[in-house]
Amino acid sequence: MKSTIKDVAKKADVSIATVSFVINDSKHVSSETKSRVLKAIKSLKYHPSKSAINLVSGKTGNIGFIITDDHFLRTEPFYTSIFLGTEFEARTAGYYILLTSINPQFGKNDPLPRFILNNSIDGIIIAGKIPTNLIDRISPYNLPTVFIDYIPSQNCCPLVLIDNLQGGLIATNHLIDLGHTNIAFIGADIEHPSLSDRLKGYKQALENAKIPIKNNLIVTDSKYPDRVNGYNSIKSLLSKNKNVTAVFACNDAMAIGVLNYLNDNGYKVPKDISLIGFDDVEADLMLNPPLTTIRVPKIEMGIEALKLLVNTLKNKKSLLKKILVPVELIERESTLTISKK
Amino acid sequence: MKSTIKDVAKKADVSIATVSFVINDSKHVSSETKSRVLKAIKSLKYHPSKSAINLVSGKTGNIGFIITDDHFLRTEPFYTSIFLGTEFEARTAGYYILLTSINPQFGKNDPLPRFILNNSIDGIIIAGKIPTNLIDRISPYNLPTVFIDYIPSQNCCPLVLIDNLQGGLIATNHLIDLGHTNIAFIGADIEHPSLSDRLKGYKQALENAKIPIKNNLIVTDSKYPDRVNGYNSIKSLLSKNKNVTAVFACNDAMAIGVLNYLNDNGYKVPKDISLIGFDDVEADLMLNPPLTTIRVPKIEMGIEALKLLVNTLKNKKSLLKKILVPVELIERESTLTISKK
DNA sequence: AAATTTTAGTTAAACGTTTAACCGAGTTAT
DNA sequence: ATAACTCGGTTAAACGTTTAACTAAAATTT
Repeated sequence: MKSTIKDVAKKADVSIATVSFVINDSKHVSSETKSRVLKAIKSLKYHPSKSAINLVSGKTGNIGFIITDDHFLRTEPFYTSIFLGTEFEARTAGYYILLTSINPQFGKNDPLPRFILNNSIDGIIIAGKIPTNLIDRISPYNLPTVFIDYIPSQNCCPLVLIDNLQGGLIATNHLIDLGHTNIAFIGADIEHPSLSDRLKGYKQALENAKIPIKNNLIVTDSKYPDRVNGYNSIKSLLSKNKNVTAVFACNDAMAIGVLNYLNDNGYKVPKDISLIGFDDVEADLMLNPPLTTIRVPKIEMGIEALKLLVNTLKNKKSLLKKILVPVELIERESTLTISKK
Repeated sequence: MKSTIKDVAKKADVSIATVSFVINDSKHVSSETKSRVLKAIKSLKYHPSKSAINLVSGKTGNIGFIITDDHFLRTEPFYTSIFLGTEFEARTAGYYILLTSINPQFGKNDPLPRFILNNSIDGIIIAGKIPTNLIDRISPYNLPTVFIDYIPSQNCCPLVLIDNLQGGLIATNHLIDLGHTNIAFIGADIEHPSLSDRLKGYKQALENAKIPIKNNLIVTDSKYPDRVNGYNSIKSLLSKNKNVTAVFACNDAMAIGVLNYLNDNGYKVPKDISLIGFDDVEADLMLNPPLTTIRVPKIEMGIEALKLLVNTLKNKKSLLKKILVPVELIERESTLTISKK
């Protein structure tokens, strides 16, 4: 039999209100009474009923997490880590995360996530790119929302983003510091703000170092930044341009493709060509050589997003904030001082 | 302002009880009244408050999902798919899934998942291997529990497992059907029931085909079934045994390692050696050649587990059931009829 | 036609909290 | 000595449902 606040009150010989005050520290209670209540709580193994609290408070204590199927099921557990970050922080903040995945082709008539329809959440976290029409249909519900790793066109809500520009700078500077000047950029979909910012960082670093930006060192014509496109991009680049000594791939997936091509075609990494990626996915460690990259703090992104959301939930005022999470150079074995030929 | 059952009752000019009966279909209501209530519900956009229902029913409507960090963050989204399966089914069953990950080295003094301590769940799903002492500490709470892809030593609960034996049979039969007789088995940790069942299937298929089982064609001395160990296992096997024409790897990770070794060392797959894996992970498609494998229906496993749990939740009697989910041969390009040398 | 059963609905208690309003006893200020 | 606070607590209403117990009218049985 589960014990209730009544049992505790009876055992401690006080009213249930007093017990509530002790639990929530919401009104002064004499230390003597307090300790009696605390003892009763312990001995009865009392835990307040969430349902009752929710009912009276009008809150649910839940936060909805929305993500597209394909993002969540990506081979690299990028968004999985972000989700786990929100869950970690939710633990300390006393919330539960309700996750739902949606089809990336969310249709006009597809039902909204049920936790929205059923009033089962107090706020929403949206991770990664999400269909515009879904956002439009959610907004009438007036639920505080935070976006992670995506800038919706509506520009309505607090954002948690990767500092991609800074990452591009750091990566390129690292190669420059190693003495490289013929540095290629292997990218994709330039419409994607994350990727274009990384390219911006690349260009800015070259400018700062007074190294001319050559367009024939930049490949961005793939649609998706994946392994296959990395492989093909470096292939076409090297066919036209033999004197590349370093490559900055816009993410690790492309970097792995680049590495495969280089390994397959007699280039030694890092002796002949230095290679740096972006993201720091687990697979990097299993490569030969292990990949130097820019680490994106995924767990931390989830944590920050949840903190942001809980703040607006508590303060009732949704400060339209934008958090750029810092990235970090992870130096492994795929980059090296330029060798004299 | 959210509308409540009272608003609906007023609008439809009935008592709140009648509204409740209509919603839950729990008592006969005249069709005329019913339609009036339904209309009121629609026009007011009424949705029942979960908290209130939970409070009065004593249930939470939530199901806890427990998994170790490392399983959940595995590169291949195996458990992520399973989780998503439970979430899909939870949608139709009207439950929410509360996920928590735990450290695989769960210590004696580590706190239990908070949804257990706070009575926030009605039942538990546990996916993958989980520390024994955690199971022991959960059981006093008497929460209906279902295990997925793991057989706890306590043998206490319904199970949803992969039909590994059948899979081993199918895989091996496929190679036999292609004319192979020198079929290697690349495995690992024979303590793990899944892997040993796959080996059992392998042996049984050979027996059925009257092909002698040769121990020098079986490698199971690695601890973990990963790429590196796949690479090394096939290496040592081929150094002693030149006439292998087909390989059954106990999972796709090992198969990828095997494929890497074969590609690196002048063996053509499938011309020289046929290769089949197990699991059907996404990476298989990106391999060269794409890997023939045994598909494990991950989403379905999640669905089955949730159905099982909901059943025991409703019937109150925990039928100690074991569900073996069927596997399926996925023929791609890494297996071929044996070529005459 | 009276007695009984069925139908369609209502009333009110209960679930376990929070919290506004209240109260009596000390304490302090006048 | 009295009025006005403060302190430490209690009482009771409210949150939004479900459901057992009840009732009035209609239908059925005797």
